[in-house]
Amino acid sequence: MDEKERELFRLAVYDVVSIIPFGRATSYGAIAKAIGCSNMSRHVGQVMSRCNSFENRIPAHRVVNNQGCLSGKEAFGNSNEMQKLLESEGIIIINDKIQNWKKIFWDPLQEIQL
DNA sequence: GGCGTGACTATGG
DNA sequence: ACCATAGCCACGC
Repeated sequence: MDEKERELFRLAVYDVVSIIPFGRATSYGAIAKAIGCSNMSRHVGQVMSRCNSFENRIPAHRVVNNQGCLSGKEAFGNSNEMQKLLESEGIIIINDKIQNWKKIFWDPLQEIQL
C-alpha cells in the first residue's frame, strides 16, 4: 500500500463516519466493508485512533466494535468521554457495552443503497 | 524479511 | 455470556 492509497482509505473512513446519524453507531468491520475493504477492520480502528475527532469534527464516538463495546474509549482525552458523548445522544451503556445494540447499530451499506 | 502489535472478527467450547 | 484461538494486514523496529 503506497501513501496515496492510505490517504484514500483514511478519507473514505472519514466519509462514512461523518454520515452516521445522531443516536446511532456502527462497527469498524461494517465501515471497512462499506468502503470495499472487508478485511481491514483493524485499520479502520487505526485510522480512528489517529483521527483527532474533535478538531476534524468526526463523530468517532459512534464507532465501536462488532459487539457494541467501546473498545476505543481510551483514545479520548478522558476515558469517560466517549460514553458521555453517546449517552448525550440517548444511547445507554453498561460496562462499556451499548445496550440494545441491534437497534442502535447503523449499517452504512443499507444507507448507500437508498 | 522476521516478529510483535493493534479503537477487529468469526468461531468454538 | 465469557474466554481462547486463529485469521486478518499495515506499521514499526
